[in-house]
Amino acid sequence: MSASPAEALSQRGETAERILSAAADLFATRGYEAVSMNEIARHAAVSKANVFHHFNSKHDLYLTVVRRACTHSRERLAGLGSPQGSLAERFNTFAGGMLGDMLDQAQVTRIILRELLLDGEQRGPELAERVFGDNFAALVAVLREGQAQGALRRDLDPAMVATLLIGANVFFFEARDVLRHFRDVSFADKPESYSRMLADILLKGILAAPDNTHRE
Amino acid sequence: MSASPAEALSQRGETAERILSAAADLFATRGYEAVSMNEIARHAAVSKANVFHHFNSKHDLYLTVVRRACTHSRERLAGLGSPQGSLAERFNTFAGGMLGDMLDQAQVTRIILRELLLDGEQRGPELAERVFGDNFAALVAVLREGQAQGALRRDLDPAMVATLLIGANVFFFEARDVLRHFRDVSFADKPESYSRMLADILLKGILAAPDNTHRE
DNA sequence: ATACTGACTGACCGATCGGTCAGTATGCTA
DNA sequence: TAGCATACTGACCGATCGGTCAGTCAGTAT
Repeated sequence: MSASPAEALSQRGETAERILSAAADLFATRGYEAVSMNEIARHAAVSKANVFHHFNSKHDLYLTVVRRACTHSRERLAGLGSPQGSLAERFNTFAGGMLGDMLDQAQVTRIILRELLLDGEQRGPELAERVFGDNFAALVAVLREGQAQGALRRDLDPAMVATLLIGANVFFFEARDVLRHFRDVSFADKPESYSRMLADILLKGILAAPDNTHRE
Repeated sequence: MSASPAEALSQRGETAERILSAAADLFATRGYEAVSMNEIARHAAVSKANVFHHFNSKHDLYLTVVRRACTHSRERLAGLGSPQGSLAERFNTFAGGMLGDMLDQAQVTRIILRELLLDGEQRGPELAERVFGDNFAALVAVLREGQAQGALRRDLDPAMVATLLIGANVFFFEARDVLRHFRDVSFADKPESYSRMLADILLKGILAAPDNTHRE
């Protein structure tokens, strides 16, 4: 089934795009090894040989998919550094925004997490640096500034707080399907509720404060 | 290379044990699809046909590995319900103990997490119920009791606190290799330090408390 | 017309996959 | 001694894997 002459002329790379999209779908849900080039070709409605015409190898195709997901993820994360409002508000906004983005772009998120958390263990440094490094550092900087201004406790590690915030979001994304089956859990399908409680707990802690009855 | 007569008599199932061990190693580090039966047989120093003599199929072998990991994990988790000390102490102990166990039995942990977080998405309920359900519920019960006794804030969801605690440990386990490459992170190789800071933040929060200069 | 290019295909390749099978060695039971 | 079960092996199976190749077709520039 060849494209019409008009298509062949105007839409450059449209086929490659379809292949990339199909590959991203399959890799995200089932991982690298479990997906075959035959399957990708079938999903993209092209011949397998055509896939190899556009990409040198399966690994090359996978790398292209991951690279695209990385740039996509970077662009989204970069928009979260809104420098306005109180620190508590910014904290809240960041947590909720990050989780919302992850859920909206679940496919991309899944690819990134897969690559980051359980694959080669060798590309860790490179990927971490390129995709998350800057944003992690930015979040740490915001927290440090909060410490300098006296809004945050000075006796804690800002990197630890950032890790806790990001980790809570990542874990929610990963474990939703499991959490949904726990009787006590009511927030598995309410990410905004999760984010609100997350920020609340991280900011104020869980201990009862007998002399602190006021609420901010 | 057959075993000596004495071995064949005395050590029942020793070969099957070696196969299970090799399979657990490989499945834990590379996942189901990326590991071949040839490879498992080679690691266990037996013929591939012998692997099929002891296990009906690759999937059967995998299920056996997962099942063992589950019972192992259950037994370990069950030991964490020490009902003594203040709530803060118990909280601290539970967090640190759980993380220490996960790291000590990294292979088992990796298999469980792999199965729970990113595989079938269908076995979620079953596995969650059998492996983590009781312990999650127990942790929630402890937190609820803390609320009833006035030690914990009453305006928060105990399941959320439990999720946060477990999620923080899981994320640390998963993301250590990445965290290690962040300049600001100093705790990637200090799980006890991580646990201490985790409990501290969850208990007291990160906001500065101007009227709360006392430290517990 | 000619020559050339890139997109695309079906047929094919060697390797490896999960799995089977006939056959051997060993020990237990009668 | 015969008979039987279990442990184990090498050789083999069809299917599928990632990847190649010769060739077709459309468009374009000369």
